[in-house]
Amino acid sequence: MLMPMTAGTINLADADLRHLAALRAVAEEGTFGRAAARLGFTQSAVSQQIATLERLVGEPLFDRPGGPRAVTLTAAGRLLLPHAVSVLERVRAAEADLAGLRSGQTGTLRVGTFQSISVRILPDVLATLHHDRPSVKVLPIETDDQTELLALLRAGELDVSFLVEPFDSDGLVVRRLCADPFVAILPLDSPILPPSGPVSTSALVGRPLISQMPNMCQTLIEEGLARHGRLDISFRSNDNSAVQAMVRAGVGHAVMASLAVEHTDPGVAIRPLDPPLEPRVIVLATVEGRRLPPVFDAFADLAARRCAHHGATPVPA
Amino acid sequence: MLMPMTAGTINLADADLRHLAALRAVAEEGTFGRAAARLGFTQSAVSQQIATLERLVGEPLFDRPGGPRAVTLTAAGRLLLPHAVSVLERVRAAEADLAGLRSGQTGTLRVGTFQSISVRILPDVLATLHHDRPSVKVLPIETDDQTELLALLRAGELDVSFLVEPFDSDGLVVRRLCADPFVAILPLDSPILPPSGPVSTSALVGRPLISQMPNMCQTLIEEGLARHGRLDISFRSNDNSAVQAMVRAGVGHAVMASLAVEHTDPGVAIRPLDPPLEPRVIVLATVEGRRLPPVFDAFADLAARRCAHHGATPVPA
DNA sequence: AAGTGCCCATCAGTAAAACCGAATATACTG
DNA sequence: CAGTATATTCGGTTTTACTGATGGGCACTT
Repeated sequence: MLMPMTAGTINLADADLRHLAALRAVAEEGTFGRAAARLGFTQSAVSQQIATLERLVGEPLFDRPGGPRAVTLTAAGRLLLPHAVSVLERVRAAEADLAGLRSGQTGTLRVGTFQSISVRILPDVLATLHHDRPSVKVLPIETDDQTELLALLRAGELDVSFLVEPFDSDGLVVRRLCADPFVAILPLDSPILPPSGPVSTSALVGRPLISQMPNMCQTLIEEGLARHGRLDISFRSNDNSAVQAMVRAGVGHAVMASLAVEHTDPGVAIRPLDPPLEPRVIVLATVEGRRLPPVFDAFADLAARRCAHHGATPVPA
Repeated sequence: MLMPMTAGTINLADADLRHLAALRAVAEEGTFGRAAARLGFTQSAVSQQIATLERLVGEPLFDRPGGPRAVTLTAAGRLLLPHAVSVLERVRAAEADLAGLRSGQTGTLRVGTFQSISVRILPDVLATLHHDRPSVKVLPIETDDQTELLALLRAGELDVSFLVEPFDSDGLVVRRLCADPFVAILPLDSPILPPSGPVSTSALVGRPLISQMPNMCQTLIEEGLARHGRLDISFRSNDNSAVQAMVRAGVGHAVMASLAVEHTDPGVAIRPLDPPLEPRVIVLATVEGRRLPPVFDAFADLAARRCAHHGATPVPA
């Protein structure tokens, strides 16, 4: 039907990357034929690609002098060319990025975490990962509110999260990492500290306890201890090392997850409980069916190994 | 037939800008349906666009949780998105540039020029043009070798060139600007300088003359003068003002195109010749059939007016 | 002046792709 | 269990893209 072509509207958004590649090839080669050879098309195809692009732009991009002379860019062509080249380069960059991601050599893993993991587990995992795959990024998101971690995970803001059982695992894939026992932290001069071996759980209850703000773990601890008597919480802090410092200062006793404890602290005694509390089970959870960056497997393996090394008992399947 | 989809080769180069637009729209809207509404497609179309893009990339770009929940980007999608946005923005920029070019408000005009034009005509033209259309650029390419200007013009390196007739105008569109008369430049104490009025051409010939290196204009002058006797060229310089300075210093007489002369110089006398030489005709030439930036018309008009203002006689059609 | 080589545009036919509309599947909600 | 909101799939139509062949323009050669 051949519209009158009033140098009409510009409609570049409907273009195809191949059209831009044709523009570049023709501009660089000087003839449609050589451009076609370079692109692996027939000359006819390239002619039509350029024609399409010119229709989208609304005016000629090349002057065709006719005969065996090379075509030259019009002003519009000269204007468009650098944009086209930039776009094509950007697409190449995207392809390279995707290839890197696919090979697991690059990519970002968004990990939900909480205090004890951030302090005892992650640094080591991250260091190893960074050593093995320098362009992989891990983005830890830390909060002690486990419901928030779950929400972020389900909303797709996290790829994976460390969690403590129990929680609603519906629609999640859960990998158990370790059972992390609860241990007693005592001042060195505590009257209930035996020369060696475990501390009596019932002796501990009734004494002033240093605890944390209620969260997942804290609930487990306090419910466990409450079976041995009424609790006397003398102080609460949300920082693990602060709790430990309180004990060191003799403010009271504490019960903490082993992974949360700084075991090298010489100012406190760290003992198992007798009878022990049910240990907390630390897991790695992902959303079922969700596509994960290839780094994930390496990350999960490292995390599991690191948990085991930390002396926490492995968990029964 | 559903290929096994081995997360195969990446083939983004075959993508379409609409696919990238769909990626962005879905990522921003959270659902295929709203993205479709925004893009003016059916939901089905967007679904297929994304599917195509995923086939090109070789893996899913979105996690579809199913049900009324929003889709989320996979790692690959998150990686690709910024590239896609950048590409789309770049295309928008190209469209804006093209629109500006079309309206004549922007663009670059590559102009071939030579000394007298560069000095007497272009500054004024460029100033006016810059005042009227600030984003228009004029790129002057200056050489006194007219054959080079012609070659550049025909090769598409120039959009337009000032030229002096005669030249091979085959395949060119020529617009005559003015007839620029040749005038005599004399020392104030020259014995052949009449109290007023023109200088005798034959009196001039035989006296020492200051001339320029042979070029188009110089050929015209010397051929014209040679009809009145044998020439005595005492000095050659390629710089117009240098020639004028020589005359001022009394080294000799000169004949120059009026446009090349600095008329405000009080140290020399500037007179017509009697009989006059055939004036040189200054023209603006473009390549026939070549697409020109819209600024061209304004530029040509300004140049013509400027030539007329300069006192050069207009040329017969 | 005719011949040759290189060049682009166009055409016809075919293959592919995009798109729409309708039907289907899935998951949450009341 | 129906109802809503979502994405996918399917069939059919329209659009687009490509190939191979044809034609015409221009320059250079003979």
